[in-house]
Parts: sequence; C-alpha cells; structure tokens
Amino acid sequence: MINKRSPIPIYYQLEELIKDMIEKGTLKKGDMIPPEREYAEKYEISRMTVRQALNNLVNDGYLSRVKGKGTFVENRKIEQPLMGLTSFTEDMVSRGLEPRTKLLHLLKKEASASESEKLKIKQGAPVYEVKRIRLADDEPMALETMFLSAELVGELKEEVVNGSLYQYFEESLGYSIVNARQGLEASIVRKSEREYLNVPSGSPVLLIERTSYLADGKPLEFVKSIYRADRYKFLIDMNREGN
Amino acid sequence: MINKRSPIPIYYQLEELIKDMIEKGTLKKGDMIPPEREYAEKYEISRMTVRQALNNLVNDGYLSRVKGKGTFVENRKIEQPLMGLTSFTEDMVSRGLEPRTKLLHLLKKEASASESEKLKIKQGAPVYEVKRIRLADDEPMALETMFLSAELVGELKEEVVNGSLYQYFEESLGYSIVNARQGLEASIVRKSEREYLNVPSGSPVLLIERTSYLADGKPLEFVKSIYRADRYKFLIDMNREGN
DNA sequence: TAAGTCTATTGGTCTAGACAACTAGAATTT
DNA sequence: AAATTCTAGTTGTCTAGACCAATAGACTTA
Repeated sequence: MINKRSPIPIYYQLEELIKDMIEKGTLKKGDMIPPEREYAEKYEISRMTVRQALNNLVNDGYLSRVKGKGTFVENRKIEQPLMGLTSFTEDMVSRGLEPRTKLLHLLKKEASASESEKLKIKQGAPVYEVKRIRLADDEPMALETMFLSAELVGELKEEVVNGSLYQYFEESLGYSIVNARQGLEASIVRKSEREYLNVPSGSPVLLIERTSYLADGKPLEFVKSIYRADRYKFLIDMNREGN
Repeated sequence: MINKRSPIPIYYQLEELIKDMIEKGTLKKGDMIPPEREYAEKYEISRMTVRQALNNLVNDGYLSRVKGKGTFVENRKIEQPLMGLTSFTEDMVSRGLEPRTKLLHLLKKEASASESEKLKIKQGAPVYEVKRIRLADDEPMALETMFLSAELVGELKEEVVNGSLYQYFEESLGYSIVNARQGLEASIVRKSEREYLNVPSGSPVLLIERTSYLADGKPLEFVKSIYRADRYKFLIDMNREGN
C-alpha cells in the first residue's frame, strides 16, 4: 500500500493510489473519498501529508473539496492531457467506439522539402512515413499519414506502429507533447482515398493536419488525416483560466 | 504588509503581495525571490505558510522552484483571449483580409426545443436569431446563424449586429466569454446556402457549431457557421502549461 | 409545526520544528 | 592544476499537534 521507508515521497504514493482508483473506476465521479483524518490514521502519516497528496489531485482536476462536507471525485475529463488533442485511440474510446489500426506502410526515407520544413530538420534527413487506416468498430474512420524524424524516435518497428503511437512516445521514449498546431478544412474525398475509406465519390471529408511539439520546441510529428465526414465530428472545448 | 489578525488567510496575503510585485515589475522574470525562511522570519509566520503561498504561485505559473537553488520569477502567462476562439472579425484581420458583414435577418422569437436546450433556457423563452453573411475582401466566406437569449443581451438593434458582436458583448454589456465548445465537421453545401456563399453545387463546406459560456456557466450564444472550404481553413494552437 | 440551537464531522489555516536532497562555491587534497 | 571534500544555503518532505469555518443532522424550544 504505502511504504514509509521508500525513497518515493509518501504524499506521492498516496496520490498515485487514489488516482489509480479513480482511473480504474473503483472511485466514480461524485463519490466522497475518506476524510483526511482517516487516511492519516490508516496509513499512520500526518494529516498534512495527506493534504499534500489531495491538494495535488485537486490541482490536477481529479478531486474537489467542499469545506464541511468532504472531498469528492471529479469528472476525469478535466485531466485531458492537451485540450482538443487526444490520440485517435482515446478519441474513439471516449465516443464509445472500438479503435483499430491497419498499417498500410511503414517506410524510412529522406525528408522532402515540405517534410523537413514541418519537422524542422534538414532536407534529406531520415524520416519515417507511417500510413495507416484508422477504424472504429471495424469500419474505416480515417486515413492517416504520419511523418517522424528518425533521429528523435530511433528505430520504429511494425509492432509499435500497430498500436497507439502516443502511448509509445510517452511511455517508452519519455517524450511528452506540450504543444500542437492543427489545421482543419473540409474537402471532397479523392479517388485514391476512396478505396481505403469506403465512401462513394463526391463524399465530404475533414482534413486535419497536425504538428506536435515537445517541451524543447522541437516538432515530434507531422500528421495528415482524412476523416470521413459522415462518421466524424471534431469536438473541442476551450477555456481560459480565471483571473 | 501582512496582517496576522485579518480574517484573510496569511498565505493569501503573501501570495497577493508577491503577485503584485511581479505584475508591477518590481520582480522581473528570472529574479530569485527571497528564500522561504526569510519570508517566514520577516513576517513572523511559519515556513509552511510561506510554502502554501509560494505553491499557489507556482501552480499559477508566476514562480518556479529549483531545489537547492531558490525560487524564481517566471514569465507571466500571456492572457490569451481564448485559444482558438477568435471572432470572425479578428480572425480575418489576422489573415490579412478585410472583414465585412451583411445582415440577412435579425428576429426575436420563442426558443425552439433545440435552441432552448443549447442555451439552457426554457422552451418558448425569447431568443434572438441573427443570420449574417460574413465576407472577406467582399467575397462570401461564411454563412452564420447565431442564437442569443434575449434575457441576457437585452434589446438588440440592427446597428449592433452589423459589427463585431463579441466586442459589443464585452464592451457594452460587460460579458466575458470564458468557455466555449465547438464542433467541426465537413459537409457538402446545401442548395439553400449556395446562393449566399456563391459556390457551385457539390462544394465542400466546413460546419462549425459553437456554444460560448460566461463565467457563471450560462451559455451566451449558440452559433452555427458554414464556411466555404475553398477559402477557409480552421487553425488552432494548443498547449499545456508546464508540468 | 417551525424555528432556532447544539454537536459531530468535515475541510481550511497555521505552527515550530526536524531531517533529507540538492546546489554552488570554498577549502582541501592529490 | 585538477580532483575531491566540505560547507552553507536552498527547497523538499514530514510530523503532531492546534484552532477555525462550514455542513448536516439531531435536538430543543417557541
């Protein structure tokens, strides 16, 4: 449970413990969590330490406090990593659809002029081009072409490309996307795309281009996606913090 | 400076005190602020109380801490209006185009079921429906239909509707939009829209629906826009603060 | 019945320390 | 001169309390 002799701070251990329960659904939105004093007694730690853990979870949007009542589980939605920027996988799951990916090709090549410009690398530098069909409930949802600087991502194997690349970047490479720029426009499906998307000629599609940036400002990826308009609506919430 | 007998929490007083110095420029970016123990001694308060103040400022992006070195002033977050949410007028200007608006109609009516739901008002409550053609460099760019609760905006005159409504809301009514939810999808232009947008049959269009919320959570407006895909690309930047 | 009062429980603020971990520069040793 | 060690100063973690403020339900009173 909680290891007081661990070099990992107690408040952090408690934080992860509660966060897990929220993410696993043991604690649902609106539930009241045990009072601070109870945590303190149960784990034989100071209440201030409990509060440090809870404060962090409140700041991250997992919990909210009400004086005199208790501390309650919030909608995990707020914790979205980057507003409006979710991976296809997460996006589909949140819509109640089952995501799947079909790899069309994965190739390593020299960066073209436009690719090098987007990724801010030298022309001719090695890049990966990953082209995939994204399915939801086994029906094509989007056609996606992603460009990655080979220097940043190292060797890219087929197994990796079949899953969620974001997860791979975060968990295996330790990269964290902090900025993204997207462009969205409407268009008509091209002939070459029709066979992949399985739509009739003349169908509308949503073109999404995204460049994602790491903390140091380097672009990690450039992605062009073509979404079926009959199946996909791009949703985005925006807000500014108080003050 | 700091009043220990005030009902205002000490940590909050200290917070405001430091925040003021940052905003007034007494403390500049990169400056190291006095060590926690110094604040504690100077104001005769506990170091934990100082830390509570500093923690809040760190969370708000005013300060950053470096273990073993000190606490430093950060670049004060730029007060972005609302990421990705600019008025048509601002949007066009930033693209180097000259915005113009042509009013199609301005009418007051009773809210339909869907309108009342979007605006969170009672069905049958008075709403304004404003339908406008948005032009850029005198060429149609979008067709826009906006719904507003009459109770919130009071009387809406034609003169007002011909300019930037956002400006009117902010400056004349004192409303400030803090949240917005947008949905974007691709479609094919409808026959009824073609004459306004001046595009051939079968042309792709970008449908944008937006609901804007005030600080108290009330929706101020619900807007449906139809943009010409051949002229308009929706651009959005996203970022998350530190972490 | 209705209104007011008490009480237990909750989170909010605050103290006065302790020791750990990290940084940078000074002092020492090799 | 270079490498190592020491030291002062910083933030980070944690304790074991104290009292305040808000809530909700039980209880009392008019």
